[in-house]
Amino acid sequence: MSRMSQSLELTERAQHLLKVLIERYIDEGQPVGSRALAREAGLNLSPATVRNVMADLEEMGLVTSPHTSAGRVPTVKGYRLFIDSLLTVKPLDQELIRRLWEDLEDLEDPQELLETASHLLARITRMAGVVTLPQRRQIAFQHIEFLPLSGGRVLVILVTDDQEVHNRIIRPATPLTPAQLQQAANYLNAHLSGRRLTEIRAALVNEVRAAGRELQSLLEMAQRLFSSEALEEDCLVAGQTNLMSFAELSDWSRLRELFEIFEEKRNLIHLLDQCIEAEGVQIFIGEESGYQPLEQCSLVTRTYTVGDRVLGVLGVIGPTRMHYERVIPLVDVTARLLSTALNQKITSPS
Amino acid sequence: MSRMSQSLELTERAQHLLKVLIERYIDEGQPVGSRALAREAGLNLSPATVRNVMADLEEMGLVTSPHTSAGRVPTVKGYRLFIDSLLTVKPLDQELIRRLWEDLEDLEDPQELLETASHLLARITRMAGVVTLPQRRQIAFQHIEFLPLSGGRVLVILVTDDQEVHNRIIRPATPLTPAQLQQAANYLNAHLSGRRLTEIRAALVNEVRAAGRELQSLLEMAQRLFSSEALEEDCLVAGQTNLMSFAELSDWSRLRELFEIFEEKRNLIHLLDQCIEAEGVQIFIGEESGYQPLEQCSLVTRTYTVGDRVLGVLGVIGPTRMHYERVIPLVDVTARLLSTALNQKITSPS
DNA sequence: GTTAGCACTCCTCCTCTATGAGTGCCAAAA
DNA sequence: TTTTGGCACTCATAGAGGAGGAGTGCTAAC
Repeated sequence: MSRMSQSLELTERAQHLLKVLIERYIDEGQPVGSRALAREAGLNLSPATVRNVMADLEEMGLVTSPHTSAGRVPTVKGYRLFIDSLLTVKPLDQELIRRLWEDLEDLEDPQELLETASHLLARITRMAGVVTLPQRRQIAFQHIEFLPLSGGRVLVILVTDDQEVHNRIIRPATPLTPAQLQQAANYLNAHLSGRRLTEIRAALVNEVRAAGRELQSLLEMAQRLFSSEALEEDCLVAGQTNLMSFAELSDWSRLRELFEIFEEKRNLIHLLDQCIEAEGVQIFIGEESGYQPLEQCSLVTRTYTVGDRVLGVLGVIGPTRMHYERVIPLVDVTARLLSTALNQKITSPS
Repeated sequence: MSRMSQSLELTERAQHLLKVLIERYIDEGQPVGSRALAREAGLNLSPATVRNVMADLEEMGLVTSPHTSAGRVPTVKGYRLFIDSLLTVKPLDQELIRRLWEDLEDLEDPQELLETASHLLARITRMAGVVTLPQRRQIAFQHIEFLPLSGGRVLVILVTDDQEVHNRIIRPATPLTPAQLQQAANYLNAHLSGRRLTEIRAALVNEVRAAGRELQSLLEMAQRLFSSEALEEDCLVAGQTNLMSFAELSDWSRLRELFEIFEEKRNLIHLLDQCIEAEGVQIFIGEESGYQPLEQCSLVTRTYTVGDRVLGVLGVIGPTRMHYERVIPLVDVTARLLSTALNQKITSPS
């Protein structure tokens, strides 16, 4: 009974029809009518029967029609069901995996590694690739070096245990001799190595009090160095222009809003930060992200790690109407490969 | 006689009318008709007279009409004449200059300085701001430092005399002790300080031959470090999305091409590099740039310097229909302020 | 040299209509 | 009870036709 399916369960048939509908919609981008669906579904049903099912699906909020005499289009809820329980994920081509690995394995610089990863995602999906830089609060201090510059300024070189290098120029209140700088570096390297940046920030407050006169000024400097502002989150975006080819984003003001979140990255970073908790591949469909400019977009992400620590997130942004069955495994594999590559850098033989 | 003006010279009146026409077109974005122009010009001319002049201007290629019954629109040649000899540049508001300087003076990091400059240009003009990073071939080696990392890898920190810091991780063929690294750094600092990076690249070839065994491997490394690939040109772009508001760029595919040159920066860098030769403010109008995606855009640039060396270029990209009388002085002043700020970093009291 | 007049062009906007895709509902068939 | 064919209905889309208007070039008069 068609009324029955409205309550809780979807019949096998309704599920199958929904699946075929969404697959076709993803392919064509046009609302799918009952005639076409009946033909495509391979169930030997008449369009009229399909229409009945569609009415049920619509009542459950899984599909809508843009207007009375158009076919049906999946809703966010429909996509959700599709992805969670109907999707047949295509395993990634081995050849493609090999090529991905080739592009990543030789890169020494972690920054370059992240850049390449986002570009690969963008190029393969023809959508936008995103990667967050390693979360500062996750990474640990490894080594610091002070280099005196002209004008009493000091170049601070901070190496963190994800093998990233951070530079910062500071100007201490009172000038310091090279010897003092060396002493300070030794001190910090001895005392802080291996500890998280966030811990250090807290610890430094006490150190400043305890330290001798000449170190005082330098420690205050270091404090500023570890302040949250100096170690801001950031992310990389590649292939934004790919998104201009999609008809569903061709609304003028929408597209502008979308590109603004790529330029003013704050919101994007915040959104990606939310994905860092998830295990496996995380998907936000349309409005699920909570960001109005991404209403028409989906975000597919996965975390990347070093050892057992989650460093950041990588993923793809594209129209809700994307080939999830391809994108999901691609994001999955790329994140794994990136993790492997990063691990290699850090644990490679001495 | 109107036929006369066709040959070489433009009458006073024709020049004035062209000026008013372009000013009005820049303001309104609509083709300017003879009636409106006659009113606006303040010369007590009838529309018919204006039409005669317009016909002359059209014959000289300074204006065109999109179709028979539209008004006139300036051509590139028209803009050129306008900018070169008709434009009355508005001097920049002192208050604005003060605010610009406030935003720039406190920044320690040159990179940050450049970023801020491009953002300021974008925000004030509501168009796109661009800055090239300092030209590698212009900057000189100041200091190098080697930091041993795990896995036999070495972090190279290269400070150049524009106070930029470049990091690079390399993996020498044979492992090196910290002492050897220190020795190598001393050697390089003693021998190469103050010399241009391009010179160094050449010089290193000989050094490698002359050097002792243990240095050999490190010098080869350094050679790779100074290779052109490692010191690639780059540029920063800000406010690209501002360009989406302009009606004349609202052609779908055009806009996409435009954004592609911002993403794949190579062409943009190449174009900006051409501006580095020019003294004062350099302007490319529409097709003058030679880049098809910039057909509808103008580029206003000026070099920035440290001492007497030209380091790079900064500027604004927007529709040809832009308020040159404001943009030109803004670019001019911003480039000067940026130069001053950079100079301060380098020559400030020790 | 300048101007008024006039015919002409051509873009823009509006309305109207035909077309067709797709629907919901109902009654008959399975 | 489920499925199906039939039918009236809705509504987006495209195209034709026409009115309106802005602006032009040309010519003849000032």
